[in-house]
Amino acid sequence: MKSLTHPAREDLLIQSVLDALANPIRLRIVKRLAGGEELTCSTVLPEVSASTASRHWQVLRESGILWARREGRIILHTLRREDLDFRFPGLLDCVLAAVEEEERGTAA
Amino acid sequence: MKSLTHPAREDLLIQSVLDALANPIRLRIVKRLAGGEELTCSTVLPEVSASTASRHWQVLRESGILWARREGRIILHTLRREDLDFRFPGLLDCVLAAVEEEERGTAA
DNA sequence: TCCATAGTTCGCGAGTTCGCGAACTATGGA
DNA sequence: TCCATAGTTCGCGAACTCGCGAACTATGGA
Repeated sequence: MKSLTHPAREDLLIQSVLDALANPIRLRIVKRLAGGEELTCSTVLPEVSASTASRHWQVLRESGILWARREGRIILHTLRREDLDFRFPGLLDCVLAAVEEEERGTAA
Repeated sequence: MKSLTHPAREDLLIQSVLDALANPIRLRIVKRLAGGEELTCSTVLPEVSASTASRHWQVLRESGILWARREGRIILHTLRREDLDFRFPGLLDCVLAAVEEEERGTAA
């Protein structure tokens, strides 16, 4: 079990971030984080096994989208909003806005 | 050989657009289009076969990122900048800015 | 020390993506 | 009509993604 490694702010790559966001489950995770929630690994919306969830958290963490910190026996995840805004100004906001608008549209 | 179908502006989906952008070849195509170039199918930077290129153009077209119009025996592609900006304000600009910044960094 | 909870890792199968070449279609010009 | 150019489609294999369950590690508490 490796320790939780994160890329430095200056090492974030647009390609990796886009890869990470180009998945519905991960996009929903990001949306929830953006809402201010601190999520654990087992909190994923579309019900998915622990191993699958773990992989998604890993992709998000390694692309630099979120911070993961151990707190006792759980891992808490938070958005790296400052770093994302610094490297890719506007990206997060406009992706989130699009997701929310589409959800409003689908909601009926 | 089907005719060139494009999604309507209101049918653009953030997920499809992110999927389309989450590929290095397609991202480079978008970057060139953003530079104002009108590209044909055979103009792709990292040398790739015609069939592979055709597939990439198709993904970009079907996600709504570009317009394809037949002009004699070639197909000219242009960015759907207005539609993208309308549906996902800021997305294109910040992705392009990130790509260019990374290229400047790597160029050295 | 032993147990329960929280995550990770491994191995696997199903499905997808990405590349190719070969064969095809479409268009314009000789 | 015939040819050349520009793209598309098909079939394929290699590689990757995404899901799972089983087995593992890490941590905190009884």
